[in-house]
Amino acid sequence: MDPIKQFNEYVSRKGLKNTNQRMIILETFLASESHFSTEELYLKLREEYPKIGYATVHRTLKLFAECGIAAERNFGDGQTRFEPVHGEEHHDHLVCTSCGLIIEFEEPQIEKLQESVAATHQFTIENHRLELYGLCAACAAADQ
Amino acid sequence: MDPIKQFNEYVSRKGLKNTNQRMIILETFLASESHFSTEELYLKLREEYPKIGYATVHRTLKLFAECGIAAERNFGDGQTRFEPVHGEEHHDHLVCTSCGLIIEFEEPQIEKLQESVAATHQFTIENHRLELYGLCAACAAADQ
DNA sequence: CTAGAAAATGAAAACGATTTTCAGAAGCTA
DNA sequence: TAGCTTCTGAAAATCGTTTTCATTTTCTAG
Ligand SMILES: [Zn+2]
Ligand SMILES: [Zn+2]
Ligand SMILES: [Zn+2]
Ligand SMILES: [Zn+2]
Repeated sequence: MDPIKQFNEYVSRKGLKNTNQRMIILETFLASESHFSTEELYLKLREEYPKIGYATVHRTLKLFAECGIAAERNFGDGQTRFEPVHGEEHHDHLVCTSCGLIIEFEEPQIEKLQESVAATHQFTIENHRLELYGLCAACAAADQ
Repeated sequence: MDPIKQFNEYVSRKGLKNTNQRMIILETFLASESHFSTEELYLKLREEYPKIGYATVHRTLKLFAECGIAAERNFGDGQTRFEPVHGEEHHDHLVCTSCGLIIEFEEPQIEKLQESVAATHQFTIENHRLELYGLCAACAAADQ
């Protein structure tokens, strides 16, 4: 479903209100491919909309996560990041520890093996995180 | 190698000093099977050694990680946890979101697939994290 | 259209885990 | 033992995140 529609439905279902700030933040958030931290999105927004406060950006990102159009991520640098969710797809991440590049990947065989590991321990998986940290091709080459 | 020996070698190599606190913390840390947070280890130590300060526990755990006898973990509850490292073995974790139970597992096939994913993207893996969150058998049963 | 209730905003303060500071204590070398 | 270095513990600082609160905005009902 269209994320904007999904957000609007969530807002009216919960008795929340439509505001300019939320629309601006949503558009900027969706327009990007990035895995934004609150800080980064706040700084980007500030270029064009200097009146929008940090707290509003933060609360709005949390709201996006709540209504399912954003996913929270944590790549171990002490910052929570958010990325737009498109449909039901799932992916995991390669994270370059040198330049910060993030590559997304899907590997159904790994997902299956996770289920079998869980089954072995009578464990019911609700969600998981898989991140591979290391050097991207460019950084590995520069390293030589 | 014996972790105590490994620690002592690291300490002398770096020109650090042997102290009672470090030995006490090391013994308590190694004696446990748990994935301790600084806070938890501090509280446990305080029962028997009320003079040891929080900062010392924290600095000492960081030192353990630095010299390779402890691994830092983060299971998304906002606390960094430490566990003893035994040899070269590697494992990943099942984490119960209800009771906090942590189960360790090794799945060589997943590890292999990770390498193949990385290769596909010309990516060199330095380390990775894989955590499966959900309900352990007991909590799933209690849920019914 | 209002008016009034409810929710949202932005600045600043509070929070919680982690890290640093600093003065005194302890360890090590000669 | 002297003297230099590191370590310790308490307290303060830091950093990302979250909350507070006075004010503004949205929205509904009259
Ligand atoms: Zn996955
Ligand atoms: Zn992603
Ligand atoms: Zn693994
Ligand atoms: Zn473990």
